[in-house]
Amino acid sequence: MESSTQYQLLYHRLKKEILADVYPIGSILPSENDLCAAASLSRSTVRQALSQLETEGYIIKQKGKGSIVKSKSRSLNLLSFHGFSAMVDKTKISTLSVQEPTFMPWPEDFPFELSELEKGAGCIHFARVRAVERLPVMYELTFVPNLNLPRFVRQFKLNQSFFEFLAKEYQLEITGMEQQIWAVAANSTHTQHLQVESNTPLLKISRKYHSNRSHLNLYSTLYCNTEKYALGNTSGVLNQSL
Amino acid sequence: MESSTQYQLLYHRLKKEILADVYPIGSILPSENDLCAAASLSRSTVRQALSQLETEGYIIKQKGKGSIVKSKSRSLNLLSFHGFSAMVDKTKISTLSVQEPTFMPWPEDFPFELSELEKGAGCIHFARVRAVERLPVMYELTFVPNLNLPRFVRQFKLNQSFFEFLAKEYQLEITGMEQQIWAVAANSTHTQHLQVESNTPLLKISRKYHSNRSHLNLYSTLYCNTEKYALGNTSGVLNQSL
DNA sequence: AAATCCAACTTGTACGTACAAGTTTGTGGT
DNA sequence: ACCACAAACTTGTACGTACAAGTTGGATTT
Repeated sequence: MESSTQYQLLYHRLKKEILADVYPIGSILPSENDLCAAASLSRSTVRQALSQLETEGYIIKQKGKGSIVKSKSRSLNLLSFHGFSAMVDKTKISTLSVQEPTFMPWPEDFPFELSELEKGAGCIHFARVRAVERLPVMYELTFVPNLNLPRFVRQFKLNQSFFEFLAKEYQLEITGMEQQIWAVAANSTHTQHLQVESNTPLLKISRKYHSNRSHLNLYSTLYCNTEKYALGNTSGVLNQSL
Repeated sequence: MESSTQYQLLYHRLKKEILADVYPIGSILPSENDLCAAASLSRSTVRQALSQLETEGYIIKQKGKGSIVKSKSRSLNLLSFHGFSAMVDKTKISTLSVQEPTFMPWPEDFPFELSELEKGAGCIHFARVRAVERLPVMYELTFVPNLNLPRFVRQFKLNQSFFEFLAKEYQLEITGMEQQIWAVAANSTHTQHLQVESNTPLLKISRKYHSNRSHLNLYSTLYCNTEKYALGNTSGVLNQSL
């Protein structure tokens, strides 16, 4: 929002329009020359904006064809659930509420160090369980500092995408992440939510998300049952098309 | 090496020189104007090469200062071991040989699908255990298709970096990766190599590395004891300097 | 000796031109 | 109806100019 340069203004405008489905996933952006004419910019400037959208994973450029919308959010190579052969069908994923959003003090044994600002603000907490074909696979606890996020507790519904809600409601975008991963044995809380036997090996992931609003970080801890579905991701340049 | 365009030639040359310590980590590359003059190129073309080096994590550009060498290999946000507070001191990591490099057929229960080319070539296998302060934390099994990698079995030493060896010996660079992650219970093999009790929860990671040589992929499976040290990584844009 | 300031660097932004190379589409001939 | 080819797109590469903005270091001043 503080962007003053021409290519950043265009970059933000296009990103906003991709998010608002003006250009849905799979569609083609106006050609570089069209964008030049519409915004009265040189082609280099337009290409600079498109280049940023490309490196952040929003579009793919194809010579002779155009700029194809690829994703509605920056691809950060996050771990996500995969079946062993094919990706899990999104329609088969359901969400169960464990803890509706509520104000609370920060937990004592928090896995990341908090700034004074975050400590003072207190946190909003919610927890949910994700299931694939009725099988609980992930127990997720999320902690958000209570910093200028009005109406969050009332408006956020657990069955929607957390990141898309933040983007739409607060223009908050995740710009980076750090995480730590362990293998742990299931305790009584996990056996309850994930329907596994005690001491079942679980994947534990603690994440700190960085956002475009400085000093505002989001935190979450995941417990995953990987007996049936593994967590997977890809990173780097993929060989696209032929 | 098939790069024909001017900016790609410069990109490859600079990358090679960074790898060869002509420009060590922390040093500053020649200024854009110097590179222009030396290679008889326009500044746009030079900037295109530097831009690619920057997005791949080799350099960081700083306005008014120059292009600072940051890393000797593409940053792929791989998971690596961290202590809970600070990163583990590299001098405290030791490598134990479990299986010296040897030719063998591909395992029956291989976690990734292999191409006919890879199947026919057979594989080179080696295994090692990484220890932090004498404590074994990772048991790593690596499988490489026996495709035009002369002298690998004889020359590769288990206590050196696999990727740096491939880059130096074969100009092979890792361009991407896909991985799957599970939490599993330790079996007898793991208890032996990682010195843990049976059924201890372990992190299991199966990776397929993509390289700049098409159709040549590398495979490895890791078993990690996360009782003392977690696996961690960061991704996305980090707030650098001030 | 210390502080100030300015000149000489550096990269960043923005404009322009020209042509190469890949894709799509439609025209025209068979 | 089909095929071949060309025209009209698209993005990619490469050159050039000009000025803005951040950094550094030396000359000048205090």
